[in-house]
Amino acid sequence: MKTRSSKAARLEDVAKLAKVSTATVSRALTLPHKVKARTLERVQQAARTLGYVAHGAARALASRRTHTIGAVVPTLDNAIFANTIQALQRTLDAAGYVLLLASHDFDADIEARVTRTLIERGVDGLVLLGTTHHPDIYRMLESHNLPYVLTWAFDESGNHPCVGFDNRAAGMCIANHLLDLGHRRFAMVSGITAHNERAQERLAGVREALSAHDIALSPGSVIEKPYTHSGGREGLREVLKGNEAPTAVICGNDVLAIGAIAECHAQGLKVPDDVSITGFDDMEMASLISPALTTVRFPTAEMGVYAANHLLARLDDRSVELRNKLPTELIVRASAAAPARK
Amino acid sequence: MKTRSSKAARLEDVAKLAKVSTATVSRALTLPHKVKARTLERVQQAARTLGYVAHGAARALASRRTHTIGAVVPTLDNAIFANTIQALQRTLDAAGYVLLLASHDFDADIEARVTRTLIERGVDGLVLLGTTHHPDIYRMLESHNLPYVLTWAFDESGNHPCVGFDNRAAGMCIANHLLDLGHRRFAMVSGITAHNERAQERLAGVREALSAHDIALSPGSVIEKPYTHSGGREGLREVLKGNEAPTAVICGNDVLAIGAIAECHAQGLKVPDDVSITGFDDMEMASLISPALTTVRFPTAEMGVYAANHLLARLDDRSVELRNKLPTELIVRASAAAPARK
DNA sequence: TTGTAAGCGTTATCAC
DNA sequence: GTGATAACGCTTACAA
Repeated sequence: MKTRSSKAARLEDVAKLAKVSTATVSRALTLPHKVKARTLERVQQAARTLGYVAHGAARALASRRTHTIGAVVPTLDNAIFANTIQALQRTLDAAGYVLLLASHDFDADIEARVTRTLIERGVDGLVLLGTTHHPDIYRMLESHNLPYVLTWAFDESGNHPCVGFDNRAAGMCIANHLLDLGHRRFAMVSGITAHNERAQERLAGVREALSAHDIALSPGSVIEKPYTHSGGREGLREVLKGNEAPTAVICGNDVLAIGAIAECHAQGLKVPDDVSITGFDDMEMASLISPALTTVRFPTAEMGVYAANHLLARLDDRSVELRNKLPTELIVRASAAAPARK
Repeated sequence: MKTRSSKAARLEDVAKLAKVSTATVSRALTLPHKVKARTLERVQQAARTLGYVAHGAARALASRRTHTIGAVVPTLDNAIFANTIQALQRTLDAAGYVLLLASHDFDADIEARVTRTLIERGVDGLVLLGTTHHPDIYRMLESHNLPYVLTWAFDESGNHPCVGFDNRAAGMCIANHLLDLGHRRFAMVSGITAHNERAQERLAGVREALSAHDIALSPGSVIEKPYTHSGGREGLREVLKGNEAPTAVICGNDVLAIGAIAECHAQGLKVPDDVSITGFDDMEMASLISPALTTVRFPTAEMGVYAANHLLARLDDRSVELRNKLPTELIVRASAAAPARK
């Protein structure tokens, strides 16, 4: 019972069994309404008995369509982009498309390489993350005339179709909230800003809001850490080292915030009474874990749906909006007024 | 500057420019050592100036290889499988392969459909999650003679190549740990067991260990919830409703455990003094968040590497191990002896 | 409504 | 080492 490698059935085999031409089989399978009901049935029957599965490469070569969308993300190590990818995949699947996924660990060269690989694989469209990309990438997109959309990005220049949030505004929002509560001594446990414009923008937004109140973040009060719990713990420890302890610590995202809170507990600091911890809720989990955590929420899943629909619309030659700024939301879970001391 | 759609260059164009045949270009690009150094250079130069990118479908059609691996997971909504997928993708990328990803939301029919789609797209190999699959899936795998590997699964029968852990043993392990501490009144907040053998096995393992001590989980003390924080909160609430409150609650995974702990806090219950919470650390985060949480750790990333290498080896016609049971580890963070009362 | 046949852009098998 | 040329399995005018 082992040697049953009777070669996968081809269109021709189905045609023979159904006693029609290959053209008819092809039509029956892709445009069922274009063939007579009786022949359609014969073809379907034949396909079923042979266990026929179309050969995608041949189909793609002939039709110049792969029904495949590529997505390139920095990482999947954590759940940050998982929501978006999941929503993307679902929406594409419903439209008969398939997702080709690649990641690059925040390395611009790797990103260019894997993107090229996806294009080579013939993706009909491409989802990229952020606006900052290797020039080769934009060059390839143009020369192949490939539909694409940038996610987790809002391109100010208006040159690229994109869907995302305004991370800078989110940063300002959270800083202003803390300023309103009376805080004046700030620190930030930021994500690694290198090749990550989202982290950069959040930090920039915080700085901008603070500087409007003549407050500057000293070098020692901005610590960059990877988006991990231990990053958050270490970050908080380092931020507290300075001679003037901050009353408010802004964390680059929720994973960092959770780590920071854990470290506070470990050090016997009460949150938010001794120190206020806030963050950006990439993973939509911070708020559930710590009811004391005020965050900015990003509609990450909606973004995946938008991105998919944008691409699908362009593949159908429907005209579509090129820019979508999704709304973010400040979720105030607990207010900690700045301590009166000093 | 807008109309530059000068059609992507083909192999023939490169050949013309380099004044060689298409055959030579093909060789130069895929088997560089098979052509003279001088021609190689001419070809590469020509390819570069034309911005040549190979046509994957044509290549696949001719070579019967797509250099693509498919993976079908239940969901990406949470980070549970993200580690594995990330490790898988990295390992494949290093070997020149690309990842085609699909999810099915724990629906067996959808799973069969998307798997079929991946096969149709010509994947060279397939990564499936778990052992329980639609018969059509196994049928297609066989008729296409397609290399595959089951992950997050350990197939007792030995019929399928697989890499995973023994979830039942993990369940027994955690239950025995609690029994050792003197607990006698148990409850479990399990994941949804339908079409999820991992959740089933964990529950079964717990039941088995308990029954060895003549303890049975009453219907009301096993609550199934989706792997979300709110699932954990609700689960704990329901589990406490019974007339005899449990001293130990075992959670189906870390997300549930975190939710359960949050609910304990909300209800003023101290963990682990009033009630002991334990779980399975799918996402490797529980322990960091709550130092009071004893868990079983699964090497999820290693699993992705194993799965990828297994497939790669088979594609190279190297013989490989078919079964890998990865070690799990009980991480005891805090011990809560069962309360003496009653 | 169905059939015929010409591609689609590579790779692979031969000769040379 | 290199060049013709026949596949590869399907779609799609165009004809019938």
